Amino acid sequence: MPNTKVLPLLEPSVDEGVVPCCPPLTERPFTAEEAETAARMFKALGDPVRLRLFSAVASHEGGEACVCDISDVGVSQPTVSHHLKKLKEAGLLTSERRGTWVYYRVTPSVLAAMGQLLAIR
Amino acid sequence: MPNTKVLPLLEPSVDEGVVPCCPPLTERPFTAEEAETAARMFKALGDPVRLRLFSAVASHEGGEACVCDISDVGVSQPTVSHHLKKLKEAGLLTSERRGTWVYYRVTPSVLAAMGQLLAIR
DNA sequence: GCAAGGCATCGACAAACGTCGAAACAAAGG
DNA sequence: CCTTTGTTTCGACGTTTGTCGATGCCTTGC
Repeated sequence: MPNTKVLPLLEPSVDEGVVPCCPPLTERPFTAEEAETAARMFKALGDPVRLRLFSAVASHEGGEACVCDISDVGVSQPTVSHHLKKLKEAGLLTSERRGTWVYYRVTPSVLAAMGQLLAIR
Repeated sequence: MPNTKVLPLLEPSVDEGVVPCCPPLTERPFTAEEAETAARMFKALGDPVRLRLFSAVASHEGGEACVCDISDVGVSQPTVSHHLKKLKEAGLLTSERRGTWVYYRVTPSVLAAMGQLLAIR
């Protein structure tokens, strides 16, 4: 029986110390502030290149990817860098330099927050 | 024990005859086409006003709302209409005129599709 | 120290976007 | 009909966005 598994994103240990952000989209009309916050996240994923980059990081083994691993998305290298910065500013990714390379990973709470918007619980 | 409930959005009866769209964001890197499709959805929700409108429709009793019910989002009425059109074009909402009023509702498959992007299953 | 490679920043530009007021359209009621 | 009310379309505007090439900044390896 598929679909009986709970979102692995909402493990109790995961959603502590992080943005409660917003109620489910379908629970009640968002306030202006809630909308401002959540829209920032959606907006960051609202560009095809950024979505590919995010997906590439999120699906990469070890949970992290160096820029060189994911730069093959059809735009120039400065543009890749620009989009990664946007994703960082939106709180979706974090980055860390290790030697020559810079590694990006998905901010732990982010997938849980997205799940929360979708009426889970 | 909370969080043991499965996404009500993925009931077997719901996701039939509709866009399979994309795999979970975390499963593998999105292709250009998948990213194009999914980004359109995220982009539509990436504006605070649109997100409030969508949330207002999604949370409204009966699953639908007339424009007059949700127009109080701080922008002019033409702007509201413009955003509703964008949400329609993105496939997130549908509309139907009944007499004087126009009613909007969330496209049935949309929440399921969004759930699918979040690594469910 | 110096060259090379990985990545970020800068400056520029066209395209897309959000917003509004004015006007048009549609339905209902006198 | 003509008016009223709800909604969409149009035209215009300033702002934001995505993109690039050129340049600069780290780190490593000679």
